[in-house]
Amino acid sequence: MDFGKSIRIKDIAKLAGVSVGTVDRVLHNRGRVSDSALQKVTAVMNQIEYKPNLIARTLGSNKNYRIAALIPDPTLDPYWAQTNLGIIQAQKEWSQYGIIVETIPFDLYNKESFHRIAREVIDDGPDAILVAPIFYYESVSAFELFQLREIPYILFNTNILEGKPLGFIGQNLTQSGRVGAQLMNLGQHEPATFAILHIDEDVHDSIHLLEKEKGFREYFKEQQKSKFEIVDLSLNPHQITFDDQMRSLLERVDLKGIFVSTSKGTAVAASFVETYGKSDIRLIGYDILQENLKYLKSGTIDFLINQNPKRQAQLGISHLANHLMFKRPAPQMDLFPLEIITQQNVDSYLESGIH
Amino acid sequence: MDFGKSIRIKDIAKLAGVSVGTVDRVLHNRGRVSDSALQKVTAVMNQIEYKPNLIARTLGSNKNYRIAALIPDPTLDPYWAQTNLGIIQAQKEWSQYGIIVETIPFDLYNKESFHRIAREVIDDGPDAILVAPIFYYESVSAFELFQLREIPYILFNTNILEGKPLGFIGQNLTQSGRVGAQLMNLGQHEPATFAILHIDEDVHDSIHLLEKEKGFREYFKEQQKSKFEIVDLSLNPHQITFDDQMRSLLERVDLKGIFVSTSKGTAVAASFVETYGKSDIRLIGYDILQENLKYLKSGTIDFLINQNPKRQAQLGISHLANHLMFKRPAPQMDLFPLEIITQQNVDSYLESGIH
DNA sequence: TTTTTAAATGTGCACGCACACATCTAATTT
DNA sequence: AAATTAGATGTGTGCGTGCACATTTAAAAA
Repeated sequence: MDFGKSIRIKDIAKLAGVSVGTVDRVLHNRGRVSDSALQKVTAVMNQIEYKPNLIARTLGSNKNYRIAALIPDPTLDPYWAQTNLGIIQAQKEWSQYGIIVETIPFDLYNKESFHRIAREVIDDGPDAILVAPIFYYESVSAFELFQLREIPYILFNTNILEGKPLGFIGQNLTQSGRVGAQLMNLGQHEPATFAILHIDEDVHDSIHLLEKEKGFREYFKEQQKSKFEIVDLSLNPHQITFDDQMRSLLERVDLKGIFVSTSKGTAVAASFVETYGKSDIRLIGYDILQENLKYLKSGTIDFLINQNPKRQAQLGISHLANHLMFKRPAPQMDLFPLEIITQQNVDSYLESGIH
Repeated sequence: MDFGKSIRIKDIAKLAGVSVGTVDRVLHNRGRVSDSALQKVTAVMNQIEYKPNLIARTLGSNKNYRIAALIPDPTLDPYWAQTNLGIIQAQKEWSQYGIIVETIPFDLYNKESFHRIAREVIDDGPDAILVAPIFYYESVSAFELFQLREIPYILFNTNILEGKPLGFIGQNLTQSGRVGAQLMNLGQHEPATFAILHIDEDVHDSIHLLEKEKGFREYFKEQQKSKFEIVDLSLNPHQITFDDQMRSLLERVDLKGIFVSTSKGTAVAASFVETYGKSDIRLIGYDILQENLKYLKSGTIDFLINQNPKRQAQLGISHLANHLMFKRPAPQMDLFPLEIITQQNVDSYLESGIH
């Protein structure tokens, strides 16, 4: 351990027998350095471990950076409202260092809207972008433009392998489905049916949801004695038939569990389960939203898997800010833990803001 | 939102019509300021929101601070080894800002050792202390000395209400027991016996473990139809009778679940359960230790409640460093979420280092 | 009134880095 | 040999803060 003062540029200069200017040029390789000087400096650099003082570095260059956050309209969806909270919090944290974050909302159910908004963002020319790429093709085309303009960007929530983002922040969705399955399986001794519910206005596009289903099914397939039947339903709550479909599902006597793949859908399913008094059905869904909280406390929802949208967004902004200010590389993949929330531990999550 | 440059001390000085020196004195209230000047400055301060530039602040004061971490010997216990990892990581993070962290280990099973080591630490005179106060009385007396020497300190892992620490970092242990109970209860339809196991060389002192037990019992008491019997055993694995006691416990046909209150004990219990082929017994314990991991993956352990010793320690050091360097107040109580770990989500926790 | 004294206020510097600019060196041209 | 030039190297300044020190002010003592 090397305690004491850390090495400064000045120290390197002295050791190498050159001026700080020369060391600076070598460090940032801006040329204009003779071979002999370059050798002397690199020789010193190899011997000692120079760690630039990031604090001092930032002080001087008092630049203002603008980050655009491209997310579904937070006023129309509680999940994305959480996301937006994270962005606002990050914005507060970084504002004093000249980082300006602006949320640019698009319509969650309208590809065209995403396409249009993405162009606007690009024309606005921010220094970096945080984007939730809900729509596959529209996102890929947007990425191309980002790269053309050399605007660094980070993906979160949904991963898309095309393009060259700085990184991705989110969860392993297949594994997420497996966690749901395991929780469903626990202590179920009799043959039963489990339902996978996709409740969404526009399901067909959501690779998102299908990955969760895949994991869920995988888990049960791996169990030797698979005494369970698994059915899946994609329902649109705005269709007239929705209520009937839900009712007929809940009337099945063999139904012992429901796994809902969206956070919003979880509350919807819970309300039906409660209405029909089917409290013995194990209900597993997503996220600590206000609506879900109610049903979790009443015992209707047994487990929530927390996707932590707030922290995802907050971390996304942080990574970008670090990239812009300190040239610190963002982690290429930041997979969040698959947090299991129950009636008994939910408060501990709500109280501890940061974690 | 106020974009653009943030306000500097210089700006306040100009607005108040005084010099930066006067503003500085007001901000840090070191006196030597006339009433009129003080009023002018505070008037400005109330109107605008001044956020000192922490970056610049750190640059100037290039002090070296020493933090002592007073914890059980990490080489003798995997749980405390995790703690130590957190300390080492924090030490790395902060080293370049002149924070030096030193781990001072004491013997987990020897009060006298704690007493002695605590005196040594005090005589050494660190700038702050992070302490895991395992032993009640010895800790209280140590706190008095800390306060006498005006050394700020933070508690973690175990809370002790005496003394005036900057804060406490840990978990709500009663609630932790309740989480264990809920997980035990889930899907158990037939009458059964659940055992609470305290496996430790030196149980009698551990308020720690008893709180968990309290929460566990509480939960079942609240359930209306309590068809379960709950027994508790305090066992010392170094006693000759230990094996027999474990065997006779596991031979009970009505035993359907075991809740182990220590991280080390969890692995011990798991080995017995596996040896006697009682894989249908639900086993719930603590912490993602290497040993436990094995049994979690094999399915012997059903749930682990994660106390996150690594992050607790890391955060403790961070709080102290922030206190020393930036005069940022540490949160008085930082309660960690009660993370539920299963076979299916454990990897997601291991992979995401930070969270 | 002049001198002393303490309180009040202002000024200047260091912190480590980045960047602009000034100076120096040596090779090339006139 | 003198002048030009481009490449190499060194110097200086600002960033915002905290703190030491210098200076001013006004009240008290001579």
